[in-house]
Amino acid sequence: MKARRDVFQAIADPTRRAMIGLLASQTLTLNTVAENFQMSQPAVSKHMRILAECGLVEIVKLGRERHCQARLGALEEVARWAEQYRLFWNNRLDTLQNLLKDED
Amino acid sequence: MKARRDVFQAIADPTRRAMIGLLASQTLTLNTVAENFQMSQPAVSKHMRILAECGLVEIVKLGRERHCQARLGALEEVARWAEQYRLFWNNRLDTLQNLLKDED
DNA sequence: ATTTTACTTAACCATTCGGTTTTGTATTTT
DNA sequence: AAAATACAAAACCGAATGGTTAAGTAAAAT
Repeated sequence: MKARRDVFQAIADPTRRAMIGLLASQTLTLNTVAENFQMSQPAVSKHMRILAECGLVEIVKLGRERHCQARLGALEEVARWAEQYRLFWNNRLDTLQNLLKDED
Repeated sequence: MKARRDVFQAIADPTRRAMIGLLASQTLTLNTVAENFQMSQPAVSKHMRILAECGLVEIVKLGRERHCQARLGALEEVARWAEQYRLFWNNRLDTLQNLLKDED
């Protein structure tokens, strides 16, 4: 098993982002998740494993079923990273606008 | 050229995230950027092109130099996506805590 | 005019990725 | 006990990724 997956890499794939969307509001079995995508069950299984490896999903074994539940706290790292630069960027734009306004 | 790069995929690579960090506060030439990474200049060039292709960086040709300036507005898509689920998740946790509190 | 600089392009390479099909294995259902 | 279900594991595949070196090109410095 790969030590510790990177959440940024995990969400790079659109299929995995869709899976997060699906699981955000409800816990689903692997099979049910698979029904929502037009790919084989092993493919879905692999994606889910990647999401689990970076803590975005917890897979709970119940009998022969795997119940997948979102653990979206791991998205905080992404949210903070992106927000940090977005704010920084907006401030720069504001400063620029003020400079232009002062020139009048 | 690849039609329209995905910003999620662009920031999946740690090197590219570091480049964004570098360029956030200052415009730098490709060469200067390259000095900050222990990889060949063509490698840096490739990374920068990917960042440019998804709008995170603008490359301005000045003579023989390429001036790279961040355009971090493109991060808004990421920030909103992550923030949306992070908030959703926090609300769920709050609701859970309230339920537990009500049980006392 | 020549050389140096700052790059791009091209060719190549190993590894990873995202998918497949096939096979195996518990767990339920019948 | 037998069959069906819900998955995992393995083997495989083509394409993309992230890197390299080598060669080419345009601009600047000498």
